[in-house]
Amino acid sequence: MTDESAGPPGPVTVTELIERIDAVAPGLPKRLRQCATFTRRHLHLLAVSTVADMARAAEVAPSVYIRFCQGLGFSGYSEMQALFRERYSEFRPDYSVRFANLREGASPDAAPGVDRLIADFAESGHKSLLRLRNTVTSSAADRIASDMAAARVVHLVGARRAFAIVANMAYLLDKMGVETQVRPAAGLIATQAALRPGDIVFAVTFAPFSQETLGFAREADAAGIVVHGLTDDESGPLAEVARALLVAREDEVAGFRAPTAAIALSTALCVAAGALRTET
Amino acid sequence: MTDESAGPPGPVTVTELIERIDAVAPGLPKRLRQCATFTRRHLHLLAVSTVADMARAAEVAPSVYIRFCQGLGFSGYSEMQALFRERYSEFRPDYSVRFANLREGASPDAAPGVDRLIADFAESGHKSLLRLRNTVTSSAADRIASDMAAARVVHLVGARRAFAIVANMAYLLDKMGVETQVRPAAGLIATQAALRPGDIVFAVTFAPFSQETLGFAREADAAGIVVHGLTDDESGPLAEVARALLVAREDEVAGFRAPTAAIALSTALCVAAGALRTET
DNA sequence: CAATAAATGGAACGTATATTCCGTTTTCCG
DNA sequence: CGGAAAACGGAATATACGTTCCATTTATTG
Repeated sequence: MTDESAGPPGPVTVTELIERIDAVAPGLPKRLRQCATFTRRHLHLLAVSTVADMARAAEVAPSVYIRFCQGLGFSGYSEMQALFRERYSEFRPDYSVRFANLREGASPDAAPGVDRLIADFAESGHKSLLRLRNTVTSSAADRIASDMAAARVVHLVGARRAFAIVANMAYLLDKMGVETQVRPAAGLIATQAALRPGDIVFAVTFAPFSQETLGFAREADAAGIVVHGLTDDESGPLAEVARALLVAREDEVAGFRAPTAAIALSTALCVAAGALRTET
Repeated sequence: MTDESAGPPGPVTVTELIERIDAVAPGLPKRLRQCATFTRRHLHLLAVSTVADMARAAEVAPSVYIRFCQGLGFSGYSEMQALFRERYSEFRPDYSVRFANLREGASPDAAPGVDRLIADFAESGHKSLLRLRNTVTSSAADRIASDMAAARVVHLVGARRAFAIVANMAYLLDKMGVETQVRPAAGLIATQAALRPGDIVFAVTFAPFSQETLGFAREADAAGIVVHGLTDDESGPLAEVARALLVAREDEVAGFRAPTAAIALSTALCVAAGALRTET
């Protein structure tokens, strides 16, 4: 017979590959099963790793990993890896055409090009992150992190666009054992009574600045509570009340901004606070 | 002199690489500048492409691309590529050692180096954004955007880490005239009745996956409502219910992740949906 | 417990890739 | 316009990688 392969045909999609691995894994000998379980958990490494890398990571010999691939229906490691490299860069065959489209700007068809928008926001994110290093003063960041770590409760305030930042911080700080309270956009004054000595306020607001957030910060400041903040304009209204102020300016795409730099910065801040707290 | 290299030292982070390219590009001859502009636009291909691929895509000879790498301070293409492959292959440390990792690289004094953490998260953000362009399938993004634009109400579900993403989307979609409802983490079943024909559900969940979010998505799917989603594992449980699935995998810093790529992706998606809605 | 089959890991092999070399072309100054 | 320096691209070379082979070890069965 011309097709001597007794084994089943090789998977042509990632979904098929996963199903195949799950199907054969239980009946596999020790080393081969190591390949299966590790590969299943680290599928994303396939595109960028050599067979030696994968084998070492799965704690098997390279030849064993090759046999694992072959047992799945591939001719070897390279063929299996190709499955992932294709998927990672879909336009590989159309390089020149695609590149021309990029140069020209808008794509020829009427579609608004979600693809291109994603690329634009990714590029915009790069720029925002690059600028982040220039706008942040490390002394302010240090002070905020240590105050957060020492605080009884960290009160987080932010509305509209800033609310996502605050939500992310609340999640992180909570996981790290720092007690937080997220102040809702409405009814701020009513909850003012909950502020007590030892608490701090972290206010987040971007232009155009939220009056509710600023109002809460001012009242807290007047009550003697330490207020820190994050904004996108170092000379904005938040600078007047915040003792330490972080600045994250976002690049924009056609007038829209993703809070990329702010998310990165605030995450770093929370991790730093968590590290300080567990340290002492 | 022992160190004969007149050129500057090679970049050791993606951030430095981007800055270096932008700095030298203007003064470069024709072919080398082609390398610069193409590389700058398609950084994400570096991890999965050979030098021949990159050269062909940039429409230069392989040797020219090598010289481009060397002009940047690398010994060759492989060294530059390693910059992008390194971080991918790191394993996830256990929770207990994450903070220990942080202190290890910190400055000698007791301070945990918030400054350094910010730089690390910025670098991590770059890598997440680079990978974003490899993991997103444009057909899925197109479909989600058009479904969102056409939907009566977009129901957003996300808990914990995913909640910040959902909050950002709610703000954006709302601003663009797309009606949204954010489903709270608790009491999901009670609100199930609010789902009506013409609505769609957008579910966001990252590993370890939220049972509440998955449960809501499953119920909506069973009720015949279109469910789309965003996650960080294309083979995760959300893949079973979502008709179109977006994937944003985040790079990590000592075990901690900022939702940088997810924020950029979801923002692009919302802007696309808004553009579609106002267009018609 | 012995005999047989399967599995394993290291070493050898062939191929594909990155890198260097050098003749040719283009660009830059005088 | 002419000479020198830089840049370019294709061919040659070195290296790294995937793959196969085979001796040894481990599991299986009568």
